[in-house]
Amino acid sequence: MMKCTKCTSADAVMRAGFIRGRQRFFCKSCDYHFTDNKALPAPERKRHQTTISDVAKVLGVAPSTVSRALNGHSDINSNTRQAIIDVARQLDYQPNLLAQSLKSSETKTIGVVIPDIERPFFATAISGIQQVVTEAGYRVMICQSKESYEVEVSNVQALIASRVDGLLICHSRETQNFDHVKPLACRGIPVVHFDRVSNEVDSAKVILDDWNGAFNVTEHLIEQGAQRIAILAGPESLLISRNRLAGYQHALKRNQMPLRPEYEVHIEFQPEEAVAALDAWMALPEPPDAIFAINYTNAFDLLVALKKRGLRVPDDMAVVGFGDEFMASMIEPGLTTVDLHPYRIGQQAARLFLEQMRLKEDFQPRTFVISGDLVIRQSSLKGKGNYFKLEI
Amino acid sequence: MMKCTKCTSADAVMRAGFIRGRQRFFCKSCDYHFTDNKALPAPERKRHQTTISDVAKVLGVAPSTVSRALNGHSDINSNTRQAIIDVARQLDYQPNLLAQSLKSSETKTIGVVIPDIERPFFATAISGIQQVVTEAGYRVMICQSKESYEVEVSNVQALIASRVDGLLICHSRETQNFDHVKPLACRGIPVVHFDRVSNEVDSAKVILDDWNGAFNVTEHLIEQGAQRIAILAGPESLLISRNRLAGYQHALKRNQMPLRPEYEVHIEFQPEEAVAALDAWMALPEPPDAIFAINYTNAFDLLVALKKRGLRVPDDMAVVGFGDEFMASMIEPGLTTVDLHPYRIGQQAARLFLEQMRLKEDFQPRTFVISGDLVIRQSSLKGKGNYFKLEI
DNA sequence: AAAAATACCGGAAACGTTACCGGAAACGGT
DNA sequence: ACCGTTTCCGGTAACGTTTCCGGTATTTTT
Repeated sequence: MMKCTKCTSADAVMRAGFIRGRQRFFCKSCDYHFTDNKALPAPERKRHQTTISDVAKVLGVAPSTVSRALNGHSDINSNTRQAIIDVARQLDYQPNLLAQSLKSSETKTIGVVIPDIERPFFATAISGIQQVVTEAGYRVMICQSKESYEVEVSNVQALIASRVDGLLICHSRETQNFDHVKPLACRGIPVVHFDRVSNEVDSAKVILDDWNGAFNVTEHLIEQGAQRIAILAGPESLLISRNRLAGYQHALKRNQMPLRPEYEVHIEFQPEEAVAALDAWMALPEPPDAIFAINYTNAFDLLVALKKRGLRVPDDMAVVGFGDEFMASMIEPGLTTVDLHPYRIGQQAARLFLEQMRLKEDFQPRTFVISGDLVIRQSSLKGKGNYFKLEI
Repeated sequence: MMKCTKCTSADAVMRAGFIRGRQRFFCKSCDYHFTDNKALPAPERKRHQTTISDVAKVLGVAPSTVSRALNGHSDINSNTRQAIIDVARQLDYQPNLLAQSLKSSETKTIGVVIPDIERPFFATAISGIQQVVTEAGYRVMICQSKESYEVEVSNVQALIASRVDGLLICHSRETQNFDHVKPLACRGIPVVHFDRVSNEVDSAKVILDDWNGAFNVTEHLIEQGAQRIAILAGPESLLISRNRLAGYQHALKRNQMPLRPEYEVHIEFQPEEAVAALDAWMALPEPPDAIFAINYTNAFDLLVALKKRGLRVPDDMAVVGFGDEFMASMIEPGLTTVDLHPYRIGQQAARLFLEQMRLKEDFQPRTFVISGDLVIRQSSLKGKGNYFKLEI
């Protein structure tokens, strides 16, 4: 029969059912349950990363002493400290950030949510963010919403669950409801909005000066002699779209030019829509002689479509875009745009996060405005004979 | 005088120095040290996130029971489970991933190291990675080496310190030494190389078929009637550079065309270098009539430079690139390239990681080859009168 | 020489979670 | 009734770290 693990006698032992697949016993004399520990599968030596106690054991000191030594605490003898540091290096000790984070409830990680990393604007913004926060010792976790509200919400939740120290977010095009970011602010987790912001949330923001950029680029077209300027605007739900439209309108008004509703077209940024808009404009009794596309890809779409139709850019039709991607300078003719400085936007957003971490409750949420710079290329220089000439 | 915290009498109490700014006392009768705890600064109610014990307390059960209920363990009554789930939802309980990770030593996070996120190839590859791993419940931590070996090493170390479950890496251009990734493999942390790989490390790899791509694109030029094909190669240290050169050479040989050393130029991908190479070629007694640029940006540089010099593309000089970025289709003339499918590369790398997680030691490192697809556009279609005509 | 101050170290608790295992009650079969 | 079985829950230890605080030895002051 089975021997009791305590009294080692087998007299009072009886079976007591099965538990988790193993036979269970009960010793009446000891009043003690135990299980058949015969085939304990394996000690399963899992790979061990050097810990603070390993270092402590080598030197015969307490783990807390090692911790003090490594963190430059004062309550430690300099000889002891040096010895500990030496052993730690020798054993290739690497502090376990998880344990540290659990203790300090700081992960030294920030979350970034953007619509799409493949868009140069966001890729560059992320570079700016990373440059600033890595200097401050933060790591970056990046999520893409792919312009979906649902994905954005789950992204934010995943980041919260990962206990990020802060959140930098540019909302998806769909996002109208901002309840998913409010809990963050309540819990004291810094939130910084950039590019596409929400006024519903009381957070720090970095926006680009859409109004001014649109105003400037429109005035530039007017200076170039454009008489009838159309605008290829984005979805009316998007704040940036409304702002750019307003800047455009103001430039027209300031120059005593009429606002023509037929020249204002809202699209979802799809190439086919841009082409359709162009066709509609060209069918007008008075077609425009310049187009302001608030999205740079649509500007390219227009250039291609215009060439196909045999129209000369910029003499028959000037085109300007918004957002100075690398491409704008490479195409032919070069596209006049507004450089939005995405890198600076990212940097500034990151700096606002760091500032908020430093000041905590004393931080006053504020909005940073990054102004774009007009970059003039051939696509808007009317009447200068630039078309297909290549004096860049 | 001060009263002893234990015997509450003040008779045998004497001062015993200062410790951490506070007066310290010693009770002789109790043989006990204690400090002046008068002005304990504040209870400092730190923001509390609902924990498993909070839920347990509400229902009067043990934390372990809550854990079992929430993790769908079997040893739990279905009524209890439901009650716990309800309370957890009510209290907005979110498991602390840090604690879970510390316990399980799995972070459900992978690290990705790339040279530069602003390069469309890598941005797209990251999208592919993310698509696959998020489905499997992994988060992604992204680092940029900016083509610096030192930065790459510190990136890898930071990711190890964050205890990522795996590492997907594309080495920097500088990287010749791979000791920083070897410890990972030893520790059983899955490593997957992609694009730029190292044969020194025994890891899974995803590479693109540079040789074949270069071969195909060169044969295409030959088919178009090109007689003297030059190649703008990259640094000789880069494996991809050598492979593409080899593919190019093989295509020439197979077509009984001579290999001319003066047609092979290695550059560091800088625009000025590309222009200089072009000038050198044009100064030759027999200038080339086609150029294969193994880097797509250099292909654009060449197009611009060629136009400035009044040379017609493709009739005077055909140009092909490598890597089918969005831009290649937008410029004029469209650039013939090889689509490298960066999204697929990312996906495949991620899948290899997941497979390695699943199989553990049984996983056999293997190399996946993604073949590129030739995308023919105007820049290589010699003698078809395509130049500046726009039937796309 | 006694009292006070300093310097330095160890032990224990805590962060939030889960795995293991034992206890107790309820249930079932002879 | 008795033994065996099943069900379900609680306690404890552990993951690796840091922080608090008490203890001891040493040095300085009165």
